Amino acid sequence: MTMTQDWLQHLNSDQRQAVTHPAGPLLVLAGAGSGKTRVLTHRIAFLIAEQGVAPHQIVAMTFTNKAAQEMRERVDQLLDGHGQAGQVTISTFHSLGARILRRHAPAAGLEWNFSIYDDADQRRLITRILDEAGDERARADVRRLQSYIDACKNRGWTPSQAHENAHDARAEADAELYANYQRALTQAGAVDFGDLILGVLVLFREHPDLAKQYSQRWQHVLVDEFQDTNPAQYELLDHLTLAHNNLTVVGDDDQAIYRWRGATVANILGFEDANEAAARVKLEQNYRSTSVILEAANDVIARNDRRHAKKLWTERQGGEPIVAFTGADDREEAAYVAETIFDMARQGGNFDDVAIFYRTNAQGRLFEEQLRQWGVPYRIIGGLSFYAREEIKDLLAYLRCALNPRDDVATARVINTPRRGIGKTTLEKLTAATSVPGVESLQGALLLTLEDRPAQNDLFAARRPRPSNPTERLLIETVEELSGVSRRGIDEFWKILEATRDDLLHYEELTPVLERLIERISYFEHLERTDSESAEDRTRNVGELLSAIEEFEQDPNSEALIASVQEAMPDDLDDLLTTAPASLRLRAFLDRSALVQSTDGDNGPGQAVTMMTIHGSKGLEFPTVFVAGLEEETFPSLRDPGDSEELAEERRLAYVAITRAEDRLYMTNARRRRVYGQFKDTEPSRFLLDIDPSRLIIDPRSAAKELDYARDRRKRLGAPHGEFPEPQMPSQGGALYDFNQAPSSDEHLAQDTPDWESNFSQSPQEWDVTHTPAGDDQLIGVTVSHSRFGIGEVVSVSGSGDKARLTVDFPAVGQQTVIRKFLKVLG
DNA sequence: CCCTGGATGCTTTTT
DNA sequence: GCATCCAGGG
Repeated sequence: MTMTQDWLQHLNSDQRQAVTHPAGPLLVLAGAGSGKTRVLTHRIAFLIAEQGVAPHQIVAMTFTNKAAQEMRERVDQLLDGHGQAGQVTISTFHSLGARILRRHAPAAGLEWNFSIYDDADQRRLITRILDEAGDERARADVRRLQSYIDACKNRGWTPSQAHENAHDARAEADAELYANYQRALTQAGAVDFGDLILGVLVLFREHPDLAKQYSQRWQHVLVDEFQDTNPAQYELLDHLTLAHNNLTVVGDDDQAIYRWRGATVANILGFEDANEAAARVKLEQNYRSTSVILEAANDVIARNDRRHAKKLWTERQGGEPIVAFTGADDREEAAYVAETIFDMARQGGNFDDVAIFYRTNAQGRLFEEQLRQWGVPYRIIGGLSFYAREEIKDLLAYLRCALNPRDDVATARVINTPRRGIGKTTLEKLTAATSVPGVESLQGALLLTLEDRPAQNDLFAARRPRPSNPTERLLIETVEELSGVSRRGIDEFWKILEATRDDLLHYEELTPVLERLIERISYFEHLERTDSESAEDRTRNVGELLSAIEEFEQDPNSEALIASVQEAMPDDLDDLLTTAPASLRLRAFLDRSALVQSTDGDNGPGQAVTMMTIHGSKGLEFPTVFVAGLEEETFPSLRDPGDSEELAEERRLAYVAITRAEDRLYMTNARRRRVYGQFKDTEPSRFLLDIDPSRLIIDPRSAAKELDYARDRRKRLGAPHGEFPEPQMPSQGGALYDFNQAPSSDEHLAQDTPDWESNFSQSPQEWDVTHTPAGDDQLIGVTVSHSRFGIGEVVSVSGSGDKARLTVDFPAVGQQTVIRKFLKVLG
């Protein structure tokens, strides 16, 4: 039996057709749950094993690192024993862009060593430019300008193209700012996210030979989630397929949810027009959900027009009805979800099987609170990224500006952190001096204050201030004449930079470099001084950063990344600092931390409920799904009610949410919700009302019974929509839950909370919730720390040894019951 | 220059 | 409700 036949057995005929498509453009319209990743991974394997394509001739692009990671693993499995999977390039659009740009930095007008600015950095830079220009629209407009610049880049427009496309005064002013911004970025030796794509486009436009080389190197290009590509990414694909047009795109127009980020469904809707020879395969069999869930999803999406016609079907006929619940307010909604999950777990359910989705990150907080009350373990995906935390950004900024002296945003961030007397005025003077030729950067300006220029400064060797007029001369003098506190502060800061650069030269590993930096700037003391309450948490985060670096250095995958950074380095580069091994590692690590959203998600052992925004849920599936906040204004969240495209996208978002569910789906809303701290009455989401009532049952504990919905629905739709079924009990049954008596965190948890993390997954039936044996009394009063709850004091103990259950009073979250082995005894 | 307390404005969604 | 910004006093 050949390999092909072996694989084909696992594929349906449509999937097989897509997998074995020989060459040329191919559009795979893959409905939710129809096995698109399967098709992509099998196709890669097919090309290698059956078509004789070398692994390094294949590139597959995704949008998220998670997707890339998963694809890599699955290709790896398929090619097991052939050891070739590692040579296939599987990457996000942005990571690939970063690699290509580094590789050809000089041709792209960049230094090899460029920094990648995230959106906070981007905002700071825009603010600075507006300030310098004395532009009064400043503050209020920063965000708008930021999205304007992004929008340009998403379209593939350079500043001059933006200018050509500006048709009124304001647009021209915006384009002007874009040009200034771009100049500032270049001067800072930096690129933003948009440049990771646009920069490559410009490179390819100006050097068609390069584009051709890449398209010859990669003979087959595969793209996941094609419906979410923007025009810039589309053009990139054009360049990459110049030599062959072997482009496989997989996507689902019904799941296009990134229009706001510049994606255009036109790419997928018009793919066949743009590629006349394109073959098309439709995947319509859903392997994920019950027919009830699938039909509900269809009820919602059917109201959109301009779709590729397709009809999803499943062999899983029937299934549990969707459970709807309305809370009196948002807190009650969250309490319902938490309790329902708690009950499921009692009946033997698995936390890993459950997910909660919401429209905005802010909604997550209430669920956190309630899950905690019920002792249900959870993890949050997305939200504030690990790398977005203050303390992490500070330390990374130090490393960034040590490595790239021109990185002004990073320099400005830490020049006075911890406080060393360099205040606003001094910073302004320094910044002003950067406009003088030969100074160029903040660090260049710092040098002006130093008596004798440090020998180490190859970095600046060629640079001397070259003021060409009295104004510029004045700017230089202003800095040279700085004295007292700020001068000492600058000295101190400079010494820190030098010492860090020295460490980068002399240590092989990154960890000691960072450790010594932390020590040198007394960072932990700084944390304690600025906010002693959060200091413990932040200190732990810094610890996590250190482990992340260590892990990164030990991960065999990073070797490839580090190697690619080295490979990207020009041969004639003889700068000691930038070629040192630790510098290479640092560059690679910084790239990764800029491009990877967070370390959340795969962390933490043990079972946990997953919470995230609906956007974050794309591509995932869970046996049980809660979709929360189904209210007008919240979901759909319509900023511009007149924009029908916006509503269509919200609808697709609802479609994505519903189709994540395999077996059980809960849809919840609240009658009133706190918005900006104020209660606001709400109406049920139109998406809820779009679902045929026969697929729903209303939980009897719901604050809104059947008729409320019926009335709302009729009012909204203007016509009766068939008879509504009698209210039914949910399949879980059970007594009404009195929401006025939510479990108090001490009593309830101390006695009834089973110890999920250690016992639950193995033998949930064996919990003994009434038996609480007396335990080690010595632990009472002891201070302990927990990875999530922070520091607390032990109140009571039951059981003994590692499995003992301790009730701990955490100032941050109140009393919680935790297993001994998850606690660290502090004293 | 640094800290504080009060005013302000804000929320989609993410690489 | 919360984070960020700003003015004013130390």
